Amino acid sequence: MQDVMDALKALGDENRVRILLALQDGELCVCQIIELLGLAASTVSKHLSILRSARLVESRKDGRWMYYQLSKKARFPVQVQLLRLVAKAVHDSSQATADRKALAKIRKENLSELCQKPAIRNRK
Amino acid sequence: MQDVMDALKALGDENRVRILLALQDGELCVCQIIELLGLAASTVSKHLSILRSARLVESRKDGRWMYYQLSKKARFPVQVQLLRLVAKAVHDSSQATADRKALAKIRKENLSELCQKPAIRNRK
DNA sequence: CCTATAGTTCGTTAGTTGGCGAACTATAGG
DNA sequence: CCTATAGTTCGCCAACTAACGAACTATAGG
Repeated sequence: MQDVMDALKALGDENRVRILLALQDGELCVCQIIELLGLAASTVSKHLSILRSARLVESRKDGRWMYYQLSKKARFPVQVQLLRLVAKAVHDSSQATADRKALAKIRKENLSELCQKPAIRNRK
Repeated sequence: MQDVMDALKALGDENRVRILLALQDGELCVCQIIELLGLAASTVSKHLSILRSARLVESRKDGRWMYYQLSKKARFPVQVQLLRLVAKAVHDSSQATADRKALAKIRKENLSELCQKPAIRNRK
């Protein structure tokens, strides 16, 4: 029961659901997620670690960048099914629609440039 | 999106999930739920109101007793599907199994006697 | 009516959560 | 090596939550 509860608690935050929806079209670098949500890097990192311990996402490191993706289908069936259901249910909401639009733009941008956006990391 | 988030937040508490599982075999009086969870009446009442505003349960009053049941199938599809998925996923957990056993006993007891159990309402 | 009682609401408290910035870790690239 | 930078961890704070008991509401039954 605990593993299911972990997944449900992880899904109980709107920003985490938004991250999961964003990952549906493929993996994302942390800085892309930061840009999408408009939150501090530390906050996003925390959300991602919660999603990971709930086995909803997996990560891989590539040099300086950290990529996150949805958990591979076969391994954690409950988590995958939960996400599928939620994704379908919120698909037409204004938030989800706006995020899809913003994300399309973000995916086209150059990663190094995106990461260096001053808005993202609180640099002077 | 908000309605889905409400349901997910409601499902993020183990005691509320236990209530929903208990209701799968039919409606229950509040005092039966109190007995099952072993929590204060006010706490259980709060959980039930959260489940109700998330449209996961419905209630009906019968004299002095208040009965709760799962939301009728057709009306709130996401909520119903979520619950079905969760129920299946936790079905064999020790908590769910123990609850089913305890509930079978509770359902057999006399309602008036059950409600008056000293353990349940904090009476001297 | 009056009392007992089923359940809800209210007020309080302890613990949790989400957010931030600062400090830290690790890698890329001069 | 040294510096810049992507991401995580840490420490803090405000807001929220689950729990309780007390007070309240409403109904059953004398």
